[in-house]
Amino acid sequence: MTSPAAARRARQVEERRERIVAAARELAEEHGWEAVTTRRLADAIEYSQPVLYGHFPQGRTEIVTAVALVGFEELAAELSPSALGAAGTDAERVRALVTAYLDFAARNPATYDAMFLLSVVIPFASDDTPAVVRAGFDAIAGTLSGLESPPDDVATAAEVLWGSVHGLAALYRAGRLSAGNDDGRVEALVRLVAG
Amino acid sequence: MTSPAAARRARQVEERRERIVAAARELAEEHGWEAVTTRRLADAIEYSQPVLYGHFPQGRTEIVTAVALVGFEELAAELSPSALGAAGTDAERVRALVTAYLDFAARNPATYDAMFLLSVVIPFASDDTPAVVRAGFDAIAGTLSGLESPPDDVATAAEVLWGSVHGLAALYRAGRLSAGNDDGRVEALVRLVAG
DNA sequence: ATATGTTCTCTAGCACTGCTAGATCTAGCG
DNA sequence: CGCTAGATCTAGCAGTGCTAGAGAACATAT
Repeated sequence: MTSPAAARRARQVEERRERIVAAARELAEEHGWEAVTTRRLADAIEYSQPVLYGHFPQGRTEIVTAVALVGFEELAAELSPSALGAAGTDAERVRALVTAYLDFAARNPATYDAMFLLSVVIPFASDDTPAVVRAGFDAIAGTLSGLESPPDDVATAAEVLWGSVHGLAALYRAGRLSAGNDDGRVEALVRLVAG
Repeated sequence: MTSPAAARRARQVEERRERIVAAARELAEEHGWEAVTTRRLADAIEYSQPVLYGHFPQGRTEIVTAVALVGFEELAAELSPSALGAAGTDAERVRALVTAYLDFAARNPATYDAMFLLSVVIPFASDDTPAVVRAGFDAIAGTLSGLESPPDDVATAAEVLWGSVHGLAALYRAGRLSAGNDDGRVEALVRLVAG
């Protein structure tokens, strides 16, 4: 049933889908999400607007969600034990985790917004939570459970820690933290968790 | 120079300004910020759209900012020592602060969004930070400095605690925390700060 | 190689958005 | 009462997300 022509075609469709997502992300990181319009996206991939809806029937919000999912994939990778290096004292491990998280948010501000501000569509903490999203949470929980003196309730502690770093990232992004004290805040948070 | 007619007029203008802000807030809490359009606001106050721009030359974003400022005023009031009751153990005081904060966010989701997500216009942690905004931060810092065993660096600790509660509020709002464990998270956070 | 029918793609347009220029009306002053 | 200054409205612009229907291109079967 899958003729060679159909296979090639499917490959082209998939490639075009990724070009849409990449264009959306680039446009967002460059000029903010309000600059990501269907017309500009169509221009970027050199097709007309309706083509976008062939790939993303739910339209713009679905494209934002796709960018968010890519972001979760990258974040989970950067928080994985292999990326962080699982050695050192408890404080060092927590510091590595927190720093990696905040770095990601600072390096990909628009993508981070898509992940946490814009796409409320993605189900969390439920059975059909995408695997990549769960992986990010698992990385945090994994770091906590691997500590020499782990918290009693790892799941709850992981949610609180996630909230804390997300809060710092969000306030930082909004310019609502005093400048030049980034390390001080990280250190204070690390000491709270692994102090 | 200020004739009685002009004084009455000024009062009417101020009253209409407040009606705009109230309508925006109500509309946002009821149907979300995307439902807050200049046409609907004009309808609500029974004037035409251009009237809005007489009050808020910068347009819609300035109206959102006005709602945010009202929100900061209310939040500061609810976090003040007189509202919290400054007695009890360290854990009790921190718990009261955290709970009051999260309650406010849960009760006024759209207003909270205006304060932290939408209006990046408000300058923070700078000399021209509005007094009401600073008051919220001061309430957090005040609670921390009033503890029996206060943190070394109150300002930094207050920023971290603000980030933590904001993060929990944001993740909760986005439906990204496991359901039914609100108290557990609060307790875990309280123990981190005053444990 | 050609006709066929499906599948894809584009043009054009709708209803909506924030915002503004210019006409119109109203209200206060002399 | 007449006039002027100010407030207010009507109408419209450029842009948004999204979609129906016309048109082109393509793989398939003869």
